[in-house]
Amino acid sequence: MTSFDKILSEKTIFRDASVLSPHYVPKDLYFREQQLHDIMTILSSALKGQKPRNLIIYGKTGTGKTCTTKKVMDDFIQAKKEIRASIHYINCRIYNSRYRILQRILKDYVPELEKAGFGLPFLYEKLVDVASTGEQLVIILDEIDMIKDLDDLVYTLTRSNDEMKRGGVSIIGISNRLSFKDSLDPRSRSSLYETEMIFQPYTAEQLRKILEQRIHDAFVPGAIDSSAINLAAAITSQENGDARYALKLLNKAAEIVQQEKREKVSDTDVEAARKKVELDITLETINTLPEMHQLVLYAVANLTNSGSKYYRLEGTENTGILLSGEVYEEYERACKLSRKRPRSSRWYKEYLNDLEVLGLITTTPSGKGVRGQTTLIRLGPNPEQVMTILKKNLFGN
DNA sequence: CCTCCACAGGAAGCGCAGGAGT
DNA sequence: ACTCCTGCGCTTCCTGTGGAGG
Repeated sequence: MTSFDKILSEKTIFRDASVLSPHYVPKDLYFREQQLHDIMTILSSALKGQKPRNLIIYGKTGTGKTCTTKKVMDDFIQAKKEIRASIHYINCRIYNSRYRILQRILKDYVPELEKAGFGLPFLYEKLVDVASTGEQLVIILDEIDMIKDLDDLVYTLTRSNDEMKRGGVSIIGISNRLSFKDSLDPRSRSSLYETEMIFQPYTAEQLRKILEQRIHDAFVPGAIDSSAINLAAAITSQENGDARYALKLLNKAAEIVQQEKREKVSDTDVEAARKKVELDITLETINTLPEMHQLVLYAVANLTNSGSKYYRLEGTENTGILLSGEVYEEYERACKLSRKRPRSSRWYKEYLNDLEVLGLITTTPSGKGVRGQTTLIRLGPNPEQVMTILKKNLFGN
């Protein structure tokens, strides 16, 4: 028996782990039937050769926005048959400018576009050409708020509609920031917001149903205790109702069980998975932090271990609370150690702000008990874990 | 009560990179 | 291909502020 055989013959509680992936589109989409139907109603005019209304979809992460639109896309492609209509999905995190988006859409029609070097006017003309053959183009802009020149893009696209005799271009925008509407030019806002749709976060009960559905396909029967499902749903709905988070929790819990060669995922595994997921997230944020932020965080962690020189609560040895000034000095030392020029204290304050926004530290204004007006700093995560990863990143050991 | 401490945080400006316009 | 412009990361300078200390 080879090692591979051994691994492959090992008992597993997974049946198909890909079902748990955030990109997986299930056959039945629970609790989004209404939205699915509404979007299809809007798009159905494209199948009749008329331009559909533009649409904006809102909702926090993991509320099924992308999933629902992907589903609509599949059905649309099925239904269109010989009708001149097409649907284009674009992830605006990658294609984040008017130029790139136009290029992306048009390269399906004009192969030469693969080679760069065409001006915007050329792209625009091509777009009008394509649509003027009578084609209805539906463009899905996922994470639409990432587009740098959205006003210009909307203007270009709506304008092109006027120039075509037949055919048309319509937009489905997906965003998770409600506030992004305000940053739009009033003119493009009114044309973009012909229809608005909001995806509410899932409730605990809904999450439970969704999890059950996925579990059925992802695991062997009976692998997940119902108390585990309930807990995962409860934790998630309390946090933010992000279905992806719930799936991640279950996945992680199952991995733990698998590693320990057990056969059933219980609620304690979910609890452990939650801690692990949280740690993963903080370590990931620390790893992607710019160098100077890491140095500041290192200073905070290092001082947290040794204790503040100046700030003590009565009767305690080490409160984990630090003063802004001493952290800055420690930060300067850390910079020296890694042969980097320390930034000014003014900018160091901005670093502290950033770290707080990321939840890595908490700051409070110093009240009484401290001379002068300063900031008290406390490290969020466990200092040892932070030190380990930062030492590796900053000093290579 | 006044003064000083130890900062907070706004304003102005600088050098640079990358993108837009020509 | 070239310049021009803009945004970013940052420094320098400055005024403001709540409590400690005398």
